[in-house]
Amino acid sequence: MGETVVSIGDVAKAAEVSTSTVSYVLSGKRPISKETADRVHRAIRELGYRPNAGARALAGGRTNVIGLVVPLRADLSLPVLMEFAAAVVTRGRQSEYDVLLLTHEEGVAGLRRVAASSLADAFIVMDVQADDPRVPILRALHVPAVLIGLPGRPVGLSCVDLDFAASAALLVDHLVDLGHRSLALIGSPAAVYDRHTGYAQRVLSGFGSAAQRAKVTTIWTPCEPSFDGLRRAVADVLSRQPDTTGWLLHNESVLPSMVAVLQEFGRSVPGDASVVTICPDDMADTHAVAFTNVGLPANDVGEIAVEMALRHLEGASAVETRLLAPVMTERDSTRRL
Amino acid sequence: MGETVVSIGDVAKAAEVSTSTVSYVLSGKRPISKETADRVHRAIRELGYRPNAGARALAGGRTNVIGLVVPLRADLSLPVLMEFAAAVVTRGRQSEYDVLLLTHEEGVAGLRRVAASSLADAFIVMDVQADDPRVPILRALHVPAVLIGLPGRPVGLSCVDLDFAASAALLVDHLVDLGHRSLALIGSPAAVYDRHTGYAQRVLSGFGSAAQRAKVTTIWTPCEPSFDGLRRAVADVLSRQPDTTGWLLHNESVLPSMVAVLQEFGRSVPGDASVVTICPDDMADTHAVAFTNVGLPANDVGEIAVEMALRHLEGASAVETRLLAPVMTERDSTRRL
DNA sequence: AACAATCATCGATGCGCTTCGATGCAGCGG
DNA sequence: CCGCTGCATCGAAGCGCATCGATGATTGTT
Repeated sequence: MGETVVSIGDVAKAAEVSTSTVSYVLSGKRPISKETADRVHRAIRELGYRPNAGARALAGGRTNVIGLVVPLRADLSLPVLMEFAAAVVTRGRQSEYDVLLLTHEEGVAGLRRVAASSLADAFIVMDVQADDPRVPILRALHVPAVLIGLPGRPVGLSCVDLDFAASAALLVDHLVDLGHRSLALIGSPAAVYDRHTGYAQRVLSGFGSAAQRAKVTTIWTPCEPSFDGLRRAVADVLSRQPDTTGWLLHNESVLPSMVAVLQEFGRSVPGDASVVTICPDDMADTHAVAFTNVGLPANDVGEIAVEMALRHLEGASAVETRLLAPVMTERDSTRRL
Repeated sequence: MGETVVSIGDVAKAAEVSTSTVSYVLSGKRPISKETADRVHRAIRELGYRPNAGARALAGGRTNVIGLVVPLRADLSLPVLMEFAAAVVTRGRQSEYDVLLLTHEEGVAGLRRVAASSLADAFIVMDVQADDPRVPILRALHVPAVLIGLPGRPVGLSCVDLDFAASAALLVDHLVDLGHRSLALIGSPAAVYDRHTGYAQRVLSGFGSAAQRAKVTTIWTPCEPSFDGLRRAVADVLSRQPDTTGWLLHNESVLPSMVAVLQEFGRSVPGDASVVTICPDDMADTHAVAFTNVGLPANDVGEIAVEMALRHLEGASAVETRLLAPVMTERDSTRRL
């Protein structure tokens, strides 16, 4: 069974029908009587037939493959990235799609290559920056594209992401509710801002405007992804705003070090300092002090991205932008002042 | 330029040759004079031609795609996984291969599906366990396969991995050299051992035999990937072997917590406790106390996996197993007793 | 100068599938 | 009982490419 490669012709022969009938049974694009359909299905099962992907793509004009473009040398948190990717693959498979893994590093050329050689029917692109050179290409290519994350301004492509501005605002409000009046934002590495990466900017502005509304004083600093980087960031904050008691940390990779570093500076959590963060829920949970956080719903975002892409593949031309509402979970890292 | 889809026929017309000539120029499988080759290349450039992947796969019998099977809900460290994947994609691209991302979860059926529909020419499979049901399938499928990690016993498939046994031994020797006589291994989550995952077992046996050779006392415990899990593991070790001074931690996800937890138990690092670990070098570096480690060369392993697969695709039938020699780097977490 | 041995190129075929137009057949109304 | 409609199915064409055998053009040989 299934030893040698079996083609649609073999199935047709076994079921005593023509190849087109087999094809129609499989695609359902024309009515086939129940009896013959059954015969065909039985033949398929007995022979272990699978349509050849290349032939199908050639004849049908679609590959059933989604190109997923991932920043591999990212400042993003790798675990988060993996969760996106996992969600995309899993959701894709549910709709008979496979996923081709592409890297940021191939850039515009990669997109061109994949599109021109019909390797994928759609793209999902992570970590798009303001004025990303790939955006115009994606628009020009006649291939649906969905962005995970928002570029600076709307660009005529569908996007999905956590609402980072609202998330930051929600966390600020929470700190304010707890009585904190002097807040600090410890952000992403400086390079992320230099590249005008959307989510970092949005956190910054959400933080700023919420704090302004609440009339509390704030300070902000980027933070390199190392223990020393965090130490410098905290030192910087405390030298410029010594009475800081509320900390919003938006930098997954130094999350594990935050409590220890504050300790070094004589601040215990949550006694002297309340810390909130934006990160996946499971990440917030696995530390000495569990962090009050807004969850980063990587799984949802990945699934939604696929669903948007599928909708485009089915002909929908309307561009959508979905910002997921933040969900905060109180844990052990925050306390009323 | 390149607006509408351009096929090999268009190139042929533009270069005033036959399609077969274009094909031969591209593949180099027959000699073509420099002049016509130049004409063809110019036409290709001017038209922006890219061979259609589906057609090429259909006619040529190879897809130029490698299937990469990744455990998405892994106990493995996600960052390490990403680094493997990145290396595979990058190295693959250097040889004109793309990468199809598949998940463990699809299991045997996924392999069957991809192979039978000719979606990939080869598989690279991560995190194979002893008696993994996919191994017999991989062997039966007429598709080259390379395993990242060693299954329990040799299985007639090419493998590549860090030599975990030697790594553990090297670290034990180092601790012993520093005068430690009472060692603990804090390992992976219990589930990993239950599944008989190769690398975990090999660390365990390398640890055990090196310690035995050195005649030092040892203790071992698994560890769940959370702060509390580590706390329990350390408590367990200290209750059963209170004089432990040398710690081998093989569990990336709790690495950031190790110093804090030992602190809780009144052990400072490296004053009262020396800690060594197996993890990527950059991970060892970004903590309060930089860890003495054996590097996990995910990048190398990924590249080698691709190269092995390529060799098989070129006809090499010899199965190889490559265990990469451990490289230790001393940092701040170890000290002479 | 005639012929064999390259060399460069062409045309035709087939890979496995989808899709379109065509065909046969049953059932229907008149 | 004839033509018509609608359903189930078939056959053929074509998707874009690789490859094989064949052909014409060169070169080398004696």
